[in-house]
Amino acid sequence: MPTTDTKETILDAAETLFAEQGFAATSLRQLTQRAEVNLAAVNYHFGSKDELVKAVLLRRIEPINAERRRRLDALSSPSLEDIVRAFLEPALRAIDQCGPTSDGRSNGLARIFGRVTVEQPSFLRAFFTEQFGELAHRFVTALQATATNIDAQDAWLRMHFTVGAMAHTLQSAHMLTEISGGACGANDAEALVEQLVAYAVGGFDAKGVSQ
Amino acid sequence: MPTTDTKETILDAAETLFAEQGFAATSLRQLTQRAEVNLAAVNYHFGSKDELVKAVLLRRIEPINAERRRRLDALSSPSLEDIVRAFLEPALRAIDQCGPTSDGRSNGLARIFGRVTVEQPSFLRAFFTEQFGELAHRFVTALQATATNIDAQDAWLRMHFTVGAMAHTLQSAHMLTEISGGACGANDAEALVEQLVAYAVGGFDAKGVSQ
DNA sequence: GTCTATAGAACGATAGAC
DNA sequence: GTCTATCGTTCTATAGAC
Repeated sequence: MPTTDTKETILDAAETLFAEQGFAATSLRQLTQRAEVNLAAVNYHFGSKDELVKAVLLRRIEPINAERRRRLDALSSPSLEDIVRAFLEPALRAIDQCGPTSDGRSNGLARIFGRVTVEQPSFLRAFFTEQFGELAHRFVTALQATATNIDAQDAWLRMHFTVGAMAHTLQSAHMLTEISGGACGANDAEALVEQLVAYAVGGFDAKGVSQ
Repeated sequence: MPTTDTKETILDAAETLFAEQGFAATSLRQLTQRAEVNLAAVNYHFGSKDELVKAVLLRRIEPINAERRRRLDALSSPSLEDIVRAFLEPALRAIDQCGPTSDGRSNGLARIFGRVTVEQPSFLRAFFTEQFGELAHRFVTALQATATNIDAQDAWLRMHFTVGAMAHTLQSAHMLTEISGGACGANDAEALVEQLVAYAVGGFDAKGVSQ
């Protein structure tokens, strides 16, 4: 087997560029040039740009969601914080395993997750429901069982808020540094986990609004 | 003066399409066709596509940020919730004044704010700092003075989390409906304000992590 | 499985008539 | 201020040699 796999090389370059520029703004020409492979290789290995996008996302999402399931299953009589951690930590921890992007901002895995959450081409809609639907239901059910002061409507909304906080942090950590005038960075993944968990637990713990 | 201003017509169409598809994925051809104006009109009135993007954003951001400033100034010895409301309500209220997009999802103003927060073409970076920098500093200072259990680092991060929760809610409310299997929509703007405020206040109120 | 070459369409932008 | 026409570029995707 070759030491550098063309398919993997393409996925790496695509991940970096999608994170930096978004899916629509990244062309296959730019991508294959960065990966130092031939332009036609993308269509040969993935069929189309759309399928490449899915492959890039799937490579990261699958192990993270598997870990989320594993951790949720391992909890018996969990606290609110246990559940929030089971959801957030697998995603935030995975970031440590990837290097920074070429533009010197936060790393590729981090920012592509932000992209995933917001830039939703229509061809990815079914993909998202497939990848996150069942898992989201399980987390919302667990949260609702634990935080007895909120109902299903509250639990879903707060889950949504939490995903937004996570995604924005992953995607736009550099903006925080820039706008705060350097007063606040978000580079230490371990500290970021604790900050986000504290915030989300506080949010989930607030008195329900719907009921 | 004409009853339908070309410039305004272009801004309206651009706002809708940018919200639905993102900036990069929306072409001037599609945009001018939707607006029923000539292709050349965009370059005549705005100079370039990049400048059009800025104009679309500025039209909405300016009054909202002005209202945020006004409300923050009006507060004396504010509570945490007062400050959070002063930040969130102007944005969420403005949504009620715009109609839905053509794809039947949440409305254009709502979703373009989500776009703004995540899809950050490099030419918009200075624009963001200019539009939000001073205001963000003022809010963070106010928050830190009120929530005495958090330091500057905590305050900045939690402000960032809150922006993410807000943006994701505005941008992807339809995803919530889809993934929850209809168990939760996010259509009532007034209820959404209360939900988001409750969550954010809970988040800000959590014990600080940095210190 | 990797390449060159190119088809075929869409892009942003502009020149110049009216 | 609005139009047509078009320039020059870039795009995704594919056909076909090796």
